[in-house]
Amino acid sequence: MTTPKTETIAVRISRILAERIIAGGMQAGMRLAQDHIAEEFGTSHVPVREAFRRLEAQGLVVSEPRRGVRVAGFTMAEVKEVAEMRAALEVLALRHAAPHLTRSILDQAEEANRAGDKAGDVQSWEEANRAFHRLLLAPCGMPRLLKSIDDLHAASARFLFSGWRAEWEAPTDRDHLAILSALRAGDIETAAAVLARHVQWVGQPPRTKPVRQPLPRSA
Amino acid sequence: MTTPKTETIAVRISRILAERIIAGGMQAGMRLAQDHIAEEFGTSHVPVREAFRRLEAQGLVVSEPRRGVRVAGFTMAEVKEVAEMRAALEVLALRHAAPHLTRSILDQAEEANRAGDKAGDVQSWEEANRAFHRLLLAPCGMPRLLKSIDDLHAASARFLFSGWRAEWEAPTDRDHLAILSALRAGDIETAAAVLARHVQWVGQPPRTKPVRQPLPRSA
DNA sequence: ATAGGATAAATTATCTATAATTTTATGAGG
DNA sequence: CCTCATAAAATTATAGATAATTTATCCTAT
Repeated sequence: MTTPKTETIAVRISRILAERIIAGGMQAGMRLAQDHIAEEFGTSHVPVREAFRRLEAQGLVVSEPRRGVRVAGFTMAEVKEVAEMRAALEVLALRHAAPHLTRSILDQAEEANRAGDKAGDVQSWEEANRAFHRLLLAPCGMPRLLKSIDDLHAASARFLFSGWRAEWEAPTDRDHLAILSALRAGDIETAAAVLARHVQWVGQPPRTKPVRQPLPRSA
Repeated sequence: MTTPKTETIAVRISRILAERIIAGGMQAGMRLAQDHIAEEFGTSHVPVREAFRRLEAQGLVVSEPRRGVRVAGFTMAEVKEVAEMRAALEVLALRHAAPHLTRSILDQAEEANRAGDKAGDVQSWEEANRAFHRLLLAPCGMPRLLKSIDDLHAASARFLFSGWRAEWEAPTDRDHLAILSALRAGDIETAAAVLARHVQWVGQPPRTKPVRQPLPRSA
């Protein structure tokens, strides 16, 4: 993992805290005391405050003036909201990306899917899953949209980790394959529809019992 | 205009700069020097930096580590991107809001539309237009989605102001009325379709000549 | 027991100073 | 003229101090 040489302290703190929050190392509602974080990182509290502003922008923390910062909570409603937003935005991105998807990109995406299948833990799996989505969507060339999707994806990962930590399994990802097939066949509508359904799966209660049909297992 | 008593300096600076950027008082690409802004507001530069982080989150400025902050530019591609994202997200919000739209809300929205018709300048008009959209979408009860839409709306307002400043006219807003009619008739699909088309209008080149059919005039 | 007020402690927000980095200006050489 | 090196100036990022606000604790009265 290479850290850009120009990374400021504030950016570094923000990155590390984001990772920690997403991985579940910080409980929803937990207070983030700027002085304590500063002490942990061996810095002044001022870049910590700047890091907080960044985390807030990502939706990972909530703050009130003069009352501090807490790790953002999530309710089932929020999980569902994020899923819905992802479905809307990822479909939009896919539609714009589709004309630019090369065989090479699709092959890489397939490779990422394979990596997800082989993943030994939920973090590796999520990483492969994110790579898959990014590979397919990045060619849309819409930076603001991609940034929004990234933030939503981080939120999803957080939900996923918190819901799946105890019941992790590494399944074959049928939806990913279906999306790839459709894209290879030039059938963007099908790809978009499968993607939307697949992404919205994360809005399902995390502990839903498997139903009789194969549930999509990645978001 | 009441300013919350608890508004911090950083929030205030952020708000004022955002308003200034949106209104076109700061050109795209313009450098925002933290010390100069601090001097203008009579504060230290530290809350200015925090304000910058907030503005960045809103997409109104861009920053590079150690190289400062500039007012975000916009290309036609970005204008179009914002329009597309708005269409996707506002339609999503409207679908979720629709079951909660009361007659009172629809009446207020109609009143906002009327205010827009009477607006004497583009700022008043945009304010009424924003109120219209907010009234219809807020009942979706999805805070993250509404925040995203707000940021996109601010970006749209900025584009609008920069494109319309010299050719402002106060037209009747047929799309707003069509949306209201459809909603009153319980026809959510039509409302959503009109909304999407209407919102995407902002992706049109701002100086497009009026065509033979009435162009939607609000976004 | 509870409620209210006072005080202390903790925390947040901003200020000032300093260090680090980038940008600009200047001069020398080809 | 251009290029390069150096110095100076400007700017950004952070540290440590200070001021303001909130929270916690203690005491008194009912």
